[in-house]
Amino acid sequence: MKSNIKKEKRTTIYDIAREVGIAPSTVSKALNDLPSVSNKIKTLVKAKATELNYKYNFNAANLRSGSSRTIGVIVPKINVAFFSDAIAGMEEACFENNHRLIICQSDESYTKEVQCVQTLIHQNVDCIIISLSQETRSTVHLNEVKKNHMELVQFDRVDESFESHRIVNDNSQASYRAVKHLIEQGYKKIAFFGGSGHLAVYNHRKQGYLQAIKEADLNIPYNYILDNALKKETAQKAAIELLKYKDPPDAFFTVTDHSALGVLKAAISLGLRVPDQVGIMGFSNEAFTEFTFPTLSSVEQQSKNLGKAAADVYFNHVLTSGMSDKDARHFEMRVIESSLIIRQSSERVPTL
Amino acid sequence: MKSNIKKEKRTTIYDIAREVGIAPSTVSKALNDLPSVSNKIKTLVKAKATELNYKYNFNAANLRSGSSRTIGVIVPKINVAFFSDAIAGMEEACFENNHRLIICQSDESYTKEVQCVQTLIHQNVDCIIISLSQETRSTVHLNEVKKNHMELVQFDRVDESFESHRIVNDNSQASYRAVKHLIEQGYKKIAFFGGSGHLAVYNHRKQGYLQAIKEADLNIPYNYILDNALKKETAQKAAIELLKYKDPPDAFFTVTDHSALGVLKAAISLGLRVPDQVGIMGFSNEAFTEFTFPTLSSVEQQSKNLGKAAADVYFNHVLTSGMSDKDARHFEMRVIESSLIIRQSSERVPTL
DNA sequence: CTGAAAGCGCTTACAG
DNA sequence: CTGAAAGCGCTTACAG
Repeated sequence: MKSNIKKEKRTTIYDIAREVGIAPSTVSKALNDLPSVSNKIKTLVKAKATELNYKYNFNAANLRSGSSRTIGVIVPKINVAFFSDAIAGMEEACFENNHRLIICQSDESYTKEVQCVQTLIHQNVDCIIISLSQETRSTVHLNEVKKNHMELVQFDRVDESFESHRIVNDNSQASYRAVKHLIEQGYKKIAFFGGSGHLAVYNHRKQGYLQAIKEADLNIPYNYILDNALKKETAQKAAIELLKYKDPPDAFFTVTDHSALGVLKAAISLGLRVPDQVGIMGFSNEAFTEFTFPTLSSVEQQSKNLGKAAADVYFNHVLTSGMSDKDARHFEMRVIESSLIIRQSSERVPTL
Repeated sequence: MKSNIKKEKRTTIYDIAREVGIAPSTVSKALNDLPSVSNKIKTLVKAKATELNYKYNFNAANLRSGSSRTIGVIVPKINVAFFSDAIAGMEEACFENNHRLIICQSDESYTKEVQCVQTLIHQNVDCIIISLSQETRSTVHLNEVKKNHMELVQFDRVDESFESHRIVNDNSQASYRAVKHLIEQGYKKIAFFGGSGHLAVYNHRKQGYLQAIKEADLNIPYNYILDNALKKETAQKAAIELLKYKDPPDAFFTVTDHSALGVLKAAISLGLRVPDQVGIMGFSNEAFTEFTFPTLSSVEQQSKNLGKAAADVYFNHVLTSGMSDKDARHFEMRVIESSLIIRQSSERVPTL
């Protein structure tokens, strides 16, 4: 006798049907609140369900109906404020629409991103929302999603050449305004620390910088403009070099806050006063920007709204419109406006 | 003619069976690498599966087998370094054991935590790993997990009165060592900023503080010891009050880094030099502790290991031992050792 | 080592 | 408004 405590079977709609004295199909309809069932029966069924501790079996329902009522999201890092806030927005939308959200992180690795896609396909999610990893240069894995008849929404770090719904920030506009702000504060020699060229987000931020510079007709030496300076350490090194240069910048616009932090450390280490001698403006409004001394100016990306918008593309546009024929379908393209957060690092007291 | 592009059916094991010329049950076994199938057939089946773009259907398999090969984790906040690192550890363990991980966040709300539990039960996960929200004072919802025959592992913020596996930090020991470090640096009037008393983690951290104080035979006024000062703002206010007190503390041990940050701001705002006049030591080693000026000392909790250990309790202990009869079963209780990270805020140059 | 058959717990046309 | 019946795509004893 290996075990006499046999795992009692879970309650099914058949148990409820038997107890209430109706057909299982009617129980199913009652539990799903279909209009074709009388309220009397609905009440009866629901009461009995609670009484018997009935738990809806998603696996069975999904297998039968072919839909999982589940969205999968793939982000590079869940512990980056921008992404975790975006996820919070998606969760909100999912909750409102009675869907579930499965979160995967690619850890900025292409290989892991491909694995995430496979996992979500296996889970049979209805829709995949993705923000690409730094490493990702090919989007063949996204074709897999289409092949499996799942909806695809790209957000933030998107591949513009891959056709799908896209939700992004107004990167170029935001950067333009950020640099304009620096110019208004009297900075004239503004350096730019960007990201790798294959990601559209960083390209757009660079465009915004260049536009502002051009409009103000500023003279910027070529070596002020740097790509691939996303990380604190890289930025710090690069900033030190520039600041020691015979003709040093008087301000930095960086496409991440980590990069801005590196610049701040560089300035402090050289005994330069921020914002008097060096102005700094980052991007993303990470939590730590409030904690540094001086505090760091940055761009707030409305990440939660952006996440909600991404999920809502699925709920409002795709789900409601029904199974439109894919070929003729148009893809949603939404831009979420960001705003400048001016803190100490870029605000000069009007003495200069 | 509503749509002539009919959604082609997905490939099933029946399709593979037909093409290879064997029985569906054999295909299933081949795909699952069961030893009872010849290598020749396995090779054939797998090749055909790839060729037909076959995707394993979890819903069907789970429905049939009764197991979902899925673990659900509930954390208060995914964007807190401690939790996101712990999740990374769980993901690693899940990947090694061919399981999936579903992440839910309670957002520090009891109501949402209950919802998360319901969601995961509906998803039919095999095991729930949970760290309780700040608000949680009752654990009736955890009984639901047991009722549904799912394994339960508590980690970090655990309810010690609820029987389950538990993985925690050496909170008391770590705090003891942290305070001892402050004492060795010559601080004599060490204040304590704690959390709410109903959570065991914070109680243990307080115990460690008290023990170190007692051993060193320090005289601490009662008002140096504060509960419910987890947040930056609360801590900042409280610290200002204490530092203006006729007999002010010369150091603070706080149970979170946010609290430590509040103290740092308070000290700076009063023109006090850290660490010369005021020593500060936090807890959790949040990313921003490196970014402040001066940098903050803290306790590193090995969060990734802790997360991995939590998942491994399920894989090694529960899964391997089979369906042991629940009543006689013992619960795992593991303690992960943390280490001190000494930074500028607590290290006095030996001049005092 | 291979296969025939039953069944996991739902949903969904269809009939009444 | 209610119900009978088929089927979603697997797995798992069981027989050979």
